[in-house]
Amino acid sequence: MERIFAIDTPKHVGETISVSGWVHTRRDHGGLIFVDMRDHTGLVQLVFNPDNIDVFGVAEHLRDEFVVRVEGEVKARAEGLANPNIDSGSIEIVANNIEVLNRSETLPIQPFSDAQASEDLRLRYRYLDIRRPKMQRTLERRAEMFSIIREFMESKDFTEVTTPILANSSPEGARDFLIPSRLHEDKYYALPQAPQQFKQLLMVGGVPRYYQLAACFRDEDPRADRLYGEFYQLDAEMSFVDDGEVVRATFDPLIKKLSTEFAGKKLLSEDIPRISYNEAMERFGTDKPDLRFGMELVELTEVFSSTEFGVFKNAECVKAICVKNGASLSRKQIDSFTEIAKNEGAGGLAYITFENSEVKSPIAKFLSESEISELKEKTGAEDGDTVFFGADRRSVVNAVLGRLRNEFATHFDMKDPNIIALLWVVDFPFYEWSESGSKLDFGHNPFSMPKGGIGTVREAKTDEEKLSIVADQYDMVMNGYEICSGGVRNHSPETLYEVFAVLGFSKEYVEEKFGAMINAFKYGAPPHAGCAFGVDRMFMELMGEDNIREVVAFPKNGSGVDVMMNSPSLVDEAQKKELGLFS
RNA sequence: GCGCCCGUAGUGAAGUUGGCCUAUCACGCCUCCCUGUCACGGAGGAGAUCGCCGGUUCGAAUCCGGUCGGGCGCGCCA
Repeated sequence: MERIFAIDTPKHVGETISVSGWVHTRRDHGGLIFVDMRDHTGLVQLVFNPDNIDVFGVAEHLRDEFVVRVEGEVKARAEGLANPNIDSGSIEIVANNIEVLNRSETLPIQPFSDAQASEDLRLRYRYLDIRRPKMQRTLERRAEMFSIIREFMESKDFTEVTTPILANSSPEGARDFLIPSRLHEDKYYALPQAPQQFKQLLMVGGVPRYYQLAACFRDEDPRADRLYGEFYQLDAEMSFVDDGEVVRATFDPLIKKLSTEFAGKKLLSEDIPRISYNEAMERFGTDKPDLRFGMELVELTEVFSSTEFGVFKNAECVKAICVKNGASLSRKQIDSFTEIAKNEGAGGLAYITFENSEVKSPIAKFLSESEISELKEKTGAEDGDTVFFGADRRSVVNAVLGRLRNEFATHFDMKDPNIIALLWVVDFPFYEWSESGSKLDFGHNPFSMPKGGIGTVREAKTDEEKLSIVADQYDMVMNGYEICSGGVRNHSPETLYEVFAVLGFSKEYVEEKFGAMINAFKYGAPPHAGCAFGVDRMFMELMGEDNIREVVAFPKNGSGVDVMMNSPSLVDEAQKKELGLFS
């Protein structure tokens, strides 16, 4: 009979049981050996006496991480000998038989040491790293989250449908992973960046509500919050929905439940706010604001419209953030924040500190007293605070101050890990200036519905008017991380042609690039809307981690390499030949 | 592709204003001793030419150039 030993089970005292696991530590007293045995549930102490000389002899040669099965009698530990640090600490198992199921070489890393090995080595020996209780728990928790998600989705009548992994290259979006076709010369499959087109085709197919915990593949450089290559989405779509609010309201309860019941955190607010893209950019300088702290951007363009200070006077936009207790920042620290500001496109970083009723600032001499008092009032700056300015084109000011707001919050420890702040950013611009700035382009993606319908697009004559069109498109943000993106889809072929035509694309172009979907839409496509949550990233934040690789069993490293499996790897010439590839 | 940071025994760190480094410490490993430990204890031992290549210098872990590897960020990316 196999037993696990997480829980102190004094009721088994006197029984002879069999336990299996790993040798966690061994304490050899010469004439008495203790072994802490470990499995996924915890530790139990085994005792080896020399009366059973054969078993004792085996125990003498046990080493860390040997895999053993031990049979023995459960005994209550004598008074004063209990170990309160382990769950089974009031008992021990006196071994009367042992079988070494496998040996272990000396470990290349010490998974159970306080000093954690470098991430590179942990990934190289991930199977050892996973033996750590924390990793064990993470994997269990992830499974638990998936289970909650499935239960929720099914309770809302969503049907799980799996969609192809061997799919098509998509013209928009990220770089694809391509797979050469053996049967069709010069042709390729692509791994899906998301099941986007398939789920829309399911809507056309009459599936009322679809969901999938879907693998998605993108060949883009990773980040701390972005895995290389592959990740999972909770992908969902609902037919006969023409208002994004229906989708958002559907998912609010799930995310709240995961934040509170599952992750044990507190919501910043029970009601999840909806903020327009424009408002988010103006107030927080980003489309994924962290609402756990304030420090909002304050508009000061008017205040400095006729100032002596040329930098402010001539700027299209002047804004500021008030950093509480900013007076405590050293010169060196301010320099490093200036560096960050410059990386975001700022020319420099002007600031003004209010301390001991004095105004300290390199730019104070350019500002009038009334300007200073007005900015103090508008920013709410008090004694001890520092106000940091951005003065440039509006987009640059927002980017710079948005980034600084985040950096200051980190510096001053304003991101409470026990709080989850959720919001929906809505009304993304349908069109925006292309990178070169010379022409219009789609804001997010071309498949969402312009709010107000196609009439809005037709009425927009000038660039200005076109830029003010918003898409019924929305992102959910959790503590500054974008965890979901969705939209009401454009399900009408005619309308799709028109929104592309605004940018100068012909009907033929649209047909060629998005043929399958357009074609399907010609045969009675219902209105539909949906969204997709990045579950790895969401899980990371719920677990309080700041590196997404910590919550995934086998992630690639920053160079897209699996250092354990050695992928990507070379393949046989014969394999390449069969695929028509020659090196 | 670009910027910043990092690379010292198996692991984690110290040393990095050039010499006292014949490279320090902890954990781990090996041998021996030990019958109540639980981070067991005790005695002893092995293990690193300081990522790699080149340069400066009487002398380089330390300075310079290059290169490789890793991390973070930008570009990119729902």
